[in-house]
Amino acid sequence: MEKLVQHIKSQVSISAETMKIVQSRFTEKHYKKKEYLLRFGGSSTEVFFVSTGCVRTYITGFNGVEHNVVFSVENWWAGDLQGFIHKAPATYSIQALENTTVLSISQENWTFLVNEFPAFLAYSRILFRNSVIALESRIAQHLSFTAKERYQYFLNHYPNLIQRIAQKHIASYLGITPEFLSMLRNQKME
Amino acid sequence: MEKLVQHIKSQVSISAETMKIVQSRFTEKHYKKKEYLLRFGGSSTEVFFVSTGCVRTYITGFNGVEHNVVFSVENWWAGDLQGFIHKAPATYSIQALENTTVLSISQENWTFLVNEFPAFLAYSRILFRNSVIALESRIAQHLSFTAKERYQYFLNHYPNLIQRIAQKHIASYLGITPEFLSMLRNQKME
DNA sequence: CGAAAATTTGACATGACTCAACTGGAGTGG
DNA sequence: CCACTCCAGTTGAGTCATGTCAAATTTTCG
Repeated sequence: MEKLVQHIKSQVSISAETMKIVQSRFTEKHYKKKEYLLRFGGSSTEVFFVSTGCVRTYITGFNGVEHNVVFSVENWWAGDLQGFIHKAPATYSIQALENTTVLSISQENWTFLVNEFPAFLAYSRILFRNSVIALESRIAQHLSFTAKERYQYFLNHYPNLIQRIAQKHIASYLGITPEFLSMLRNQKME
Repeated sequence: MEKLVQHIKSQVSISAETMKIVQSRFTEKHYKKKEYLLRFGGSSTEVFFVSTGCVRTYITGFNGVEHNVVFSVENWWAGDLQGFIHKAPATYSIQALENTTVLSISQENWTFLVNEFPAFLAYSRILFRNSVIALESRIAQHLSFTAKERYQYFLNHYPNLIQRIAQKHIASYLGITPEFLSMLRNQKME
């Protein structure tokens, strides 16, 4: 719980009492590597703050190929927003890539906190805002970079993830096949 | 101004007085087709609500090729968030694709409204939240669809934009060359 | 240790790009 | 209102980036 508290405090100013109530609305959950936090088509009734470990959010193409859309490690969030907000079946699946501890919050509690506490409203706004910036930049990359450039960008910006995440998942995140990523890695760097 | 008022009202409940103050912080501006609202490297001191017309937000690759990241038509927003929030030089350029009327708001005024009025805070949160959903889905598309599938998706979801926006700009948004888009269009639909 | 999964390697296929030439419309100036 | 230019769109030939498939090799983990 401490990590969440710190994360919120780092973004907004919030009273101790409010923070206490906020905390009370989260539940700690544990997932083993490869377990699912959410499955495509299931109901997306909670979102997750990752305390330790790592999860991937992915879609499954019609040919059955999986495409990683987001990796969430410690101090970041994971969830199927689309389904969560519109109470619609999940479009994404979320799976633990390591043994992972999350703080889970239900839709009702989330809505409650957002409505009752401006500090929490502000916090969630900042989360979304940061996501928008990151996602726009990711799209810009996909439009303007080649596969190799995207890989090098990833290397430079997330060197820690390279260590932790299987190559096939990174390939999927970059939008290329594992075979092609393998080939890129073994090319001389120019 | 009326469109902005309606848009805000459609998303959050807000008092008439607050709305009046909100309105007072916006300035109407007019741009002719091809004029720039913001240029790469310039200072991103305002964001724009599009009342009429259409603008594109794009990046310029090192080879000089432009890549459209967002189209904003009536009742939607445009702006370089990255630069706006971090007071950094603009990463994107924003250009009118038609004669366009926008309501512009400065960083100071935006911050003021967000800090003083929870209703405006809530409104801006919803804007970001919707953007996150749309952007994630766009990334998912880029990962799992071929160029042709992306084009057909665009056709189905934004038939009105097809009418208004030059093909070369749509090609750029889809991440393909104008020549290739032209070829796709002339293929038999399967 | 042994089975299953991840990564590598290579031959071949193809989607998408480049470049260059051509066509046709939209805007402009005389 | 015509003639002209210029830009958007098309077409086609040749090429390159990336994907597919299949087999070999390495790593992971029970």
